[in-house]
Amino acid sequence: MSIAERRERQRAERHELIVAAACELAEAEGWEAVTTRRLAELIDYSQPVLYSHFKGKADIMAAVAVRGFEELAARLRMSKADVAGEPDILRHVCAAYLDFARSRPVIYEAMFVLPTRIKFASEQTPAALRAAFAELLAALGPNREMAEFRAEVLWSALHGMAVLERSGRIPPSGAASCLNVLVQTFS
Amino acid sequence: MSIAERRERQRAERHELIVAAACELAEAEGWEAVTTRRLAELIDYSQPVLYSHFKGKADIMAAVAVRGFEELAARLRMSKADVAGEPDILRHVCAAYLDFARSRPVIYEAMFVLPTRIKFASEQTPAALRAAFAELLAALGPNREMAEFRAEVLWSALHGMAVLERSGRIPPSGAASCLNVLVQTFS
DNA sequence: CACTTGGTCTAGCAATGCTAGAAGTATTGC
DNA sequence: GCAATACTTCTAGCATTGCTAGACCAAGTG
Repeated sequence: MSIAERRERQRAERHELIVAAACELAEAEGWEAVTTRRLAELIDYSQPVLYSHFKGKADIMAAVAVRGFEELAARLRMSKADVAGEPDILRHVCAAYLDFARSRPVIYEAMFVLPTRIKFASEQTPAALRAAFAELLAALGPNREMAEFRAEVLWSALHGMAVLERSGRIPPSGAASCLNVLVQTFS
Repeated sequence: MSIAERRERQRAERHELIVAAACELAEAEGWEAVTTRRLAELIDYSQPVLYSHFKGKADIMAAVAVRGFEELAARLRMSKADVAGEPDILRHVCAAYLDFARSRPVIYEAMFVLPTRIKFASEQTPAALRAAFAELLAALGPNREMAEFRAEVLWSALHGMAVLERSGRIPPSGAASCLNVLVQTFS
């Protein structure tokens, strides 16, 4: 059994390696530079090994996206740690969301913009995605009335802001004011 | 001169034809079905004529997007016509925005999601895009305080809602409630 | 040491966006 | 009317993409 285990472990390591390489390459040169050939070259294997791990390129990108959801959820969770006062929690969580979108633009792209077709409202929804949503829900305070929908709309607004900011529609100088308006609006 | 004019007119017509064909094909089979070959076949010309009108495929998609902005602006303008009472204006404009995103999903995709790289915050910003923004601004009422930013955030929220709704994150049954929350939040 | 099993690579397919140079067609000057 | 010119359009093909079949090879087994 030990030999099968070792193989399994090596496979898992290579799986990691592929996702990490895709992540790195995308962050360095954008998603259009992420081709199966370059990816294979980066991990020192030939193309077909990629397809023994993933169904296709979209599958690899989805894996990167899931990792992104994990990091987002973690960041949102952390952002509450610094703050004690309740009204400031929302602001910090929102700021953390936008910071994530700013600091990991290409991963954010993989998570939401690109047609990776991650299932959102199904049992297959990644746990990390649910966790991130739960953080937003919690940040809205103890008022349970329509809480789910308010969280949806909050997420919508955050996502929209992130996209518009990235495309230059919201200038850097205005981002803070936008955040103010957003937080005030949802308090 | 008349002959040059005729040529110019014919070119303009063919320009129209290309954009219309791209629009139709995208709506029928999605953007990944829009290839230069199929487009050429649809307009009964060979591929290179496309490149005598547009710099490339992205340019064609950008043209479709601009057309989309025009329709969106028109719809937002129209949505106010039915309503007299002021508080209801915001609701109708928001509903019109979401209706547009629902009824023209692939054009909406070209407008915001796909990497068409339309300039947002520059002089080259399409007039139609400015017009659409102006409609949102007006719908927020006469309160001029931070009006621009509030309009940005509103657009952000609407865009986010449209995307999340499309990806299934917001079920059809919940869309109305979301809209309610949104309108109430921004009143 | 043969031999089976399973992983890896070489080579190539079909489709893509895009382009150079040939071929054709309308317009103009004589 | 006819050759020369200017402009348009097409044929053919390049480089690159995602993906795969079948050859190759090495590790593990009797």
